[in-house]
Amino acid sequence: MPELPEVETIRRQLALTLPGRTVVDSWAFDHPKFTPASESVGGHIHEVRRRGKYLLIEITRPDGPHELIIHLGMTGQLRTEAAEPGGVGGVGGGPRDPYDRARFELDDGTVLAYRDVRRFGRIAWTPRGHYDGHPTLAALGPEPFDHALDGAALWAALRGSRRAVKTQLLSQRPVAGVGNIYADEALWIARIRPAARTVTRPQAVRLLEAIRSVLSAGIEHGGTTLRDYVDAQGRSGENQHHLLCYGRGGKPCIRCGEPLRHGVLDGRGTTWCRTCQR
DNA sequence: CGATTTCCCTGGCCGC
DNA sequence: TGCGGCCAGGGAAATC
Repeated sequence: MPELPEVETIRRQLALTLPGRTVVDSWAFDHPKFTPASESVGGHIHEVRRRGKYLLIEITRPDGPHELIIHLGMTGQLRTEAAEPGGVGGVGGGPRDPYDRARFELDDGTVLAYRDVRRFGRIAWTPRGHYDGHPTLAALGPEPFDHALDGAALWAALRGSRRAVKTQLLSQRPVAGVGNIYADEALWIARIRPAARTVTRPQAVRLLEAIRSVLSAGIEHGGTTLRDYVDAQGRSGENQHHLLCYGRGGKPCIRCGEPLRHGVLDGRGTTWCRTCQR
């Protein structure tokens, strides 16, 4: 599932090619989650940004500056396809892959293809910075690498709720961009029980360090590919080979040797060590 | 308002 | 080989 490291990997790649281009044509799967893609036609691309797991492509149209908001959900892929030598062009005809949900043709002939088998992702079009219709994005917590965020700030944010600490992380409110994989990894490294409803200040400090550590590693390794994730060039990530906890239920904890537990917490599969996460 | 529940989706996997 | 049943799970909407 694409989380911050996966989205950031794609963002960095798209930031090299999209700025300066104009969207000349588009096609979108006939569903409200994807049809806003067509609004971008005629727009000029300025910048490719990211907030949490949301990709924000700044596009100016004659009626003003906008953002094309793209969330990859569970199985979303965003890939650039080189211009075809013959100049076939024209994405208006429809998808090239049965699971394409949107396609954007740019003025240099390249095509940006959005593929999402399970349709958990979504595409939105909004005036720049206007997130009223997007509750999670509007209430998104600070970027994990924001210098203004420190252990004390995370502690304060977590103290505002009595929900399980992992559930709070997945809500995107204490900090943006952490999903199921990196949440399990960070909590294991910080030695915090995912179901804990309160954390101490030292624990919050450790947790933020752990979050930054696992997200950095994820970016360095080009993201985690368990099944669907590929980058903008269609390549798999390598971070799945560096996971210490997620997906290792029943296998010995690397720290203490006890078998890792696997269960369901607030509806999400969760792996943790009952011995060294307290 | 915050917490909780439901729903959206379909490929892959398991057991028979 | 075929098939029913179940699982994965981020986020939005509905409900409490």
